[in-house]
Parts: sequence; structure tokens; C-alpha cells
Amino acid sequence: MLQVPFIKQHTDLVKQRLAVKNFADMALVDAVIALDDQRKKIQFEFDTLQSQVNAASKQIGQLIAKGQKEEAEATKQRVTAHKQSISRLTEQLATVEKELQETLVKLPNLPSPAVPGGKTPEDNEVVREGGIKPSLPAHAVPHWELITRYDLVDFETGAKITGSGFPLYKGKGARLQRALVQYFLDFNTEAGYTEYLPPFMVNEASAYGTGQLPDKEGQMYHMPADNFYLIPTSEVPVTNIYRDAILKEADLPVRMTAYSPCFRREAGSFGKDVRGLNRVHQFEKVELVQITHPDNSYETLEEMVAHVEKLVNSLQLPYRILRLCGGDMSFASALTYDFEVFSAAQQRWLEVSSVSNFEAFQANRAKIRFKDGNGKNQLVHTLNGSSLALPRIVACLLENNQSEDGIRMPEVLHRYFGEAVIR
RNA sequence: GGAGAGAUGGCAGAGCGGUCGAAUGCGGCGGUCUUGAAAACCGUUGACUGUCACAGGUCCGGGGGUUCGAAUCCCUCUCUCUCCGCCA
Repeated sequence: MLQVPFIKQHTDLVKQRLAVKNFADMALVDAVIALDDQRKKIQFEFDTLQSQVNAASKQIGQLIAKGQKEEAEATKQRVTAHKQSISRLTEQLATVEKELQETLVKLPNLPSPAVPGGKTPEDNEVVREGGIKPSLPAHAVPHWELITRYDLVDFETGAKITGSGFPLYKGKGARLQRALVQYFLDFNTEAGYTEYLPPFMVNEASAYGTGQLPDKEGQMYHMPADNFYLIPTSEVPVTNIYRDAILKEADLPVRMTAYSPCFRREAGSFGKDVRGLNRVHQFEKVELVQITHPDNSYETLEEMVAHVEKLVNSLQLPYRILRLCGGDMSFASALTYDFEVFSAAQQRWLEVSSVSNFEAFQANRAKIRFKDGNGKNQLVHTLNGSSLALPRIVACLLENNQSEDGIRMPEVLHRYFGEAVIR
């Protein structure tokens, strides 16, 4: 959520930056300013009246204490007359505040100056590539065939138990999930991140805090009996650890990592995009979240990118890092780097991580602050990134490492997976 | 699931419907003392909104109500604790 004072002071800049995100509805920016002015006006009227009522009420108390009953009664009458105006103003205020809030949450975060212009994924900037694309054996096949050959995932039974897009991992397929999660968590904690295992369902306030609500309601699974949402990423519960909190400056940065299954409804896709493990409704992911001082969030972003890059490298997968263009960025992000690994058998890049700086956008909504040197409360900056999402990593590991005598596993996984080759 | 108790500032913990944004203790910050530190003593210490700055307004788990006036009374929801039941 953008900050109203900033919008008021830098209206042109805000519009100019929003244009980079291809945001069309600039009237909303002006609407925010108008609504806030209106809010202030009503608030002032309300405050003035209320202050009169407060003073009169205090007086009544004193009059009664002195036994001046009649004067007290007279004052009561006077105050009662104000009550109607006050309740009218209260109503107006609530309406305007609600409208302001609803308008404000429709404005996406401003992209940082580093964000390239553009509308589609083709306009994303390749920052760098790494790893070596393998030369596959002649009869190489995509992962969905390897999965069947080695009996790693049973999609049909998953569909029978729940529905399509809910994979049932089996045998070495299941073991590989556990090995990757374990490896990623170890890799992150060794780098100084604190491990969390959060609840997999969140309440409405948490979903709102990280911006899943109100606009992305349809993308989450909802449990109406308790009004809980299945988390689409552990970013949601983990960032909410500090919702409504005021940190000490010395506590920053806060570095957290968490494993969780992720649940996404993602309706409306089809074809090869959703074949096999390319897109599923439930998947495993290890996430990184950092809460930083506003002065160093961009250094932190680079550090997180470097960290994830090291992880991808250790898996010996060919990858590239993209700086997302304005049109492809998420609503809340100020700058995002995507990691894609190359799926050799499908001959396409698959997104496995997205590392973003949200600056104060998320912190403003979730009210995450710290007390600075002058004793003033300031919003923190929040960042997050996947490290990593499992299904597509698995797809690439299987496809890129296939050979006549099985699928070779990268060395870092041997001790977690228990063996070097899937046969 | 049943019965009872409770939710107050960073923490602990008072609080008769008016003088309570809230006693007190701890912690934090500043100072005196000290070569330095500790102890002791003195002072200071919630958030939001608003203003150039004052003033003013709101907040005692959330929401609603009674009243001229609510931390205090009523309703409701959530959470915590104790006991019982069930259970991995």
C-alpha cells in the first residue's frame, strides 16, 4: 500500500512511475488525494465537536460533585443536541475512510528506477546466464515420461484422491522432495537465516497483511467454516510474524527461511504449460524473507539474488536471471529478479524463483515498523525470494541428468537423497 | 466438545461510571557519582491522527450497545489459562 502523504507530495512522480507498470487508471491517484482531503475536513469537524462534548461532559461531572443539579441538567440537554451531528459525522467519516482505503489498495507499488519498461515477458532483461546446458542423449524425454518410467509421481491417483494438479509423490520421488527441502533449509540456515515452520492456513488479517486480500481472493483456497485460507506461499505466514510490530533498529535485518507446501488455485491454464510438474495446485517450496532498514534494502536484494544463484549453481542446473519489466512485475514489487532454469528436454526456461524488494509497500499495509535513532517509528522494507520452488527444479533435474543408466543426482544432494543415481 | 477464570503501556501488574492515557515495579533512554563499570540517586519513557508549532481527536483484545460521560456496565466474537471429556 502506498503512503498517502507521499502521493500528495509527489503526485507527478507517482503517476510517472505507475506508467512504467502499465497502470492505466491514473484517475485513482487523484481520487486518493480528493478522498484524503475530504477525510481531513470531516475529521476536523468531528474533532471540534467532540472536543466540545468532552469539555461539557467534564463540566457535568464537576457540577454534580458540587451539587448543582439544575446546571448539570441544562448542560446535559445541550450536549444531547450535539449527538445527532456527531453520529452523522461518524457515519460520513467511516464511508470516506472505507472508500479511501479501497482506492488506495488498488494502486500497485511504484517500480524502482532500475525497472526496465515493457509489457510482456519478452521485455524482461536478462541480467546473466550461468551453468551449462547439457547435451542430451538421442532419445531424451520430458520429465512427465521419466516420472512414469521410474515411478516417482502418480498424477492419476493424486487426481483420484483430490483432483488434477495434486501430485502423489512416491518412492524415490517422495524422497527427492524431502531431500531437496532439507538441503535448501540447511543451505539457508548456514547463511544466517532463521528457520521457521509456519501454520499452513492463515486468517483474514494475515492474508490482508501481505496483500493476498482483497484482490487475489480467487487464487487462494478458502475454508469457509473457519474463514481460513490455505497459504499460497510461506511468505504469507512468515511476513505476518511481524505484523503490527515495532522492531528495534538493532534487530534489523531480520532474516527468515521457511519450508511449506504451497496451495494455488491457478484456474485457467492449459497445454504444455501445465504438463507434468510445470504447474500444480500443491507444491513444496522453501522461502526466504528479510526485513531490513530502508537504507539497505537494495543491497539486501542483491545479496539474496547472489545467495539463490549460489544454490542453483550447486545443483548444476543451467539458469538465467531476469530483471522483470514493469508490465511483468507483481503488484506489490518495486524490483524483481526471476530465476529460470533450462529444461533441456522441453527446450524451455522454467521459473523457479522470484526475488523481490517490496520496499515499504507491504510494511505499510502490515504495519511493520522500527524505532529509529530519533525515537521515531519508520516503516521497514520487506523482501522475499524462493529458494527454491521444487516441482520445476525436479523437472529440470530429471530431464537434464537423464542417461542410459538412470538419472544422475548432483553431488550436493547425495547425502540427503541417499544415492547418486535414480535407476 | 462441557464447566469456570481472564485479556490493561516493551514486560509484570493496580484501576470506585467523571479529576484515567491510565498507579506501582521491572526494563529502556539521559544524567549525577566513578579512572571505567556495577550499585545508589535524579529525570525521562506508548501508538495513531492532526498542526509550521501549539491546540484538538482516537486507542485499555476485536466489534456493537447503554450513558451527558465507559478501562470500569450490557451484548457478541476471538484468544489465553484451569478442570473434565476426546485424541496423534
